Amino acid sequence: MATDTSSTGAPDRVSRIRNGLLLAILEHRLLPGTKLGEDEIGQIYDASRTLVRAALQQLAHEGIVEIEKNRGAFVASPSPREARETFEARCLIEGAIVERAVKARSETWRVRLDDQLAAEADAEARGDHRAAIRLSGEYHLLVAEMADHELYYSLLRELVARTSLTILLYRRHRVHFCGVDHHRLITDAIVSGDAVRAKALMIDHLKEIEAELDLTETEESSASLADILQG
Amino acid sequence: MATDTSSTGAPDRVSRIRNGLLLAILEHRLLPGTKLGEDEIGQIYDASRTLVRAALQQLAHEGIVEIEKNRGAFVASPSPREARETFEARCLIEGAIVERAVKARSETWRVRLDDQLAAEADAEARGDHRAAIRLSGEYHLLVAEMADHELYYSLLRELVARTSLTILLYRRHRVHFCGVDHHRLITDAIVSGDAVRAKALMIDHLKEIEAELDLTETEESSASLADILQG
DNA sequence: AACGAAGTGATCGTATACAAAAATTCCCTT
DNA sequence: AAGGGAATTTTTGTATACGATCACTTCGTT
Repeated sequence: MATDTSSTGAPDRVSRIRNGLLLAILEHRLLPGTKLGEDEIGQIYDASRTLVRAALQQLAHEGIVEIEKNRGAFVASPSPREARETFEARCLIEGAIVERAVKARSETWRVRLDDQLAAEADAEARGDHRAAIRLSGEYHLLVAEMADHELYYSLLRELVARTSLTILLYRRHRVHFCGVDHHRLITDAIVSGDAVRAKALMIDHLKEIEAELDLTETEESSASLADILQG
Repeated sequence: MATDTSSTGAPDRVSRIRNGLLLAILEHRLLPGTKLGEDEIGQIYDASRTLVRAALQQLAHEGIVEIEKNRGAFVASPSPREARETFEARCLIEGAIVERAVKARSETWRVRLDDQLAAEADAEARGDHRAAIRLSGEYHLLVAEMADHELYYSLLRELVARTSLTILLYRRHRVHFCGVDHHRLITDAIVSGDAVRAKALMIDHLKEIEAELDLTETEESSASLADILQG
């Protein structure tokens, strides 16, 4: 069955819209704060607003899109606090995931991990930042797939997407290589069956990414106007 | 804040429908597998199918409702596998939550926890099972609120709801008291600042609930027909 | 009488229409 | 010329209409 409608993904039209938007956001072609007008998207995908709204509401539930009443949908801009919470949750969940992944290791998985690493290295070598960003996230999802835990997998998928937005908003230096090197080390630990090392490397990897960000509060919320005017 | 619409929830009409359905499911007035017809719900809440669909899709994303294409929405029936995954995720997340809750302990929180326990004990004493079920879940959410981690809170809210369905489907004995006693022990550990004990008690509490269930596979999925006919 | 097929009714998927709110433009006033 | 306000335009919120799919009933055939 080429047109896979099995597990979760359906080839229905709202999923097509959702996936199209998600990919654009994950590849940083749509930046945080971008307005996502219903009519505009509807014209692009040749669909009515009904379907577009369904797709946007899904993405909103995943935290990738923010919907403001009577104002419309925008690509989400995670606050520093949300960013920290996302990283904390990723450490927790990916720690558990990697332990399960180690137990599931096999030759088949080793090959899939190697292929993934090769694709990542290739994208970085070619300087294709957009592909590199996406593939970096996909590595984490591949490990989650190994863990054979659908709930963890779907949770991580949301967290990875939010991480992508977070990095774009708060990174200190211009480019950020999520590090194929790190991924390779983690892979080695997994395939060699060293669970505690794999877990430690994974968490360090995540904490390092977070450390490269500037997550100081900016007090963008209310009352700032008064402060500014009186300052 | 009795009718809590603060953080994310808006007092809009789709939220009213969603919350109404959710409450009915959490109190086991709507049982797993129940058909949730769009027109039927629309008449009850005096709303058009547009709004009902939005509410149902939200609940579907939370795993409380299952939507089958061209067949409609039903109260979810978590599989044994989904049930196990839910409990594993709860152990992981509530372990982290309770550690954070211990750090946040204060006189104010002690009072809120006490009130919650009193309400639970009262419901059990009155034999009001429906309220008891709901309040038992609310205790866990109160601890999550202490943890001051919006992401963990929203994740746990979904997990608690699915747990409610799971218990209904798979419990061995007729009634299941989620145990005010357990909750009281956990509360004591939290307010006394004993993080490791609180965490251990919380995880034991969850594992004990899971142990009271019969989560053996029933092979309800595909290919069973062939097996039955050939058997 | 049992099985199967066509027809009928109910329910869902999607588009569109209309109302309400927000954003923008334009004009008037100072 | 700058600021404010009303009219206009755009966009979202919600209801409804219509076609498609599924479930059920009924009728005919073996």
